[in-house]
Amino acid sequence: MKTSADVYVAACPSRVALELIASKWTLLILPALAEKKRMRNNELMRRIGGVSQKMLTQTLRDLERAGLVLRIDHKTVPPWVEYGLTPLGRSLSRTLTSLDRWVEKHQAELNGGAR
Amino acid sequence: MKTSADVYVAACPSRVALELIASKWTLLILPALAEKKRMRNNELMRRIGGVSQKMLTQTLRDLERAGLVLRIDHKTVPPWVEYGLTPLGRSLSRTLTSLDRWVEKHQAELNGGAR
DNA sequence: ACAAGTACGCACCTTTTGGTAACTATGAAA
DNA sequence: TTTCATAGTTACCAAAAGGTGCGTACTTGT
Repeated sequence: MKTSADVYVAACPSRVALELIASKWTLLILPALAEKKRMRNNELMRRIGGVSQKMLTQTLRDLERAGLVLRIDHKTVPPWVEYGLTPLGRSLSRTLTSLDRWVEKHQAELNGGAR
Repeated sequence: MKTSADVYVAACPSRVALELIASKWTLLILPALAEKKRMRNNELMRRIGGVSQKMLTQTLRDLERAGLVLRIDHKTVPPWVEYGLTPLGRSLSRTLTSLDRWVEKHQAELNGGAR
C-alpha cells in the first residue's frame, strides 16, 4: 500500500538517505570503520558487539551500495574479506563519530528510555 | 524472549540512548525544534512533513522523557501545547543539524537506497 | 578421514514499527 | 443546538526489522 508519506518521501531523496543513516547499525559501523583503514568481519563484530552476523552483513551491503563502504574480497579460502571507508564514507563518519561521542559524554544526563 | 544482544545492550546504557537518537523522526524533530524557541504540534507536522500524528506525539514523548524536549501545555480548550528544547536537547540538536546538513549536501553522491 | 576456520545466504519465526480510522474533551461561535 | 478547533488516544492491521539455526565452500592441520 502506498501512503501519502511514501509519496512525500519519494519526492525527497534526502529522506531515503536519512533512513539509511538513521540506523543503529550504521551509526556504529561507520565510526568503527573510521578507526582503522581496513577491518575484517570478525573484528567489526567484536568492536561493535551485540550485532548479529546477519545485520552486520546486511548493513555493510547497504552502505556499500550507497557508496560509503568499500568491500575488498581477497577470494581466498577460508574467506578473507576486508571493509574500509570510501572518501564519502570517511566524510560522513566524522559527523557520526561526533554524534557517538555526544551520546557517550551525555548518556548520564539522559533519562533512560524506559516506557 | 531475551537474546544475548539484549543482555549486551542492557549492560551498555549508551546503546539505549543511541536507539532513541538513531530514529528517523528524532533526527528530524530535534533540528526542526532548534529553528525556533517554541513550536506547536501543527507547525511541527508541517515543517517535518510525512510524519503521522501518532509518530510525532510518540517521539516527542520519548524525547521529553529523555530530557531533550520541553512540553508546555497551556491547558486551554482548544488545546494549546508548545514544544521546545531543553539545554541538553539544544546541545544534541547541534550535532544532528550538522548530520542533516551533510545528508542534504551529499545526497546526490549517494547511490539511492534501492535494493 | 575429519575438524576447524571464515564470511556468508537462506528459511523460518517473533518483535517492533508505523499507518489509518475512529473517538475524546471543551469552550466559543453560528 | 450543532459545529469547529486542537492535540491527543486507542484499536486494529500490514510491513519491516531482526534473531536463530542450518547449509556451503575449500584449504590446512591432526
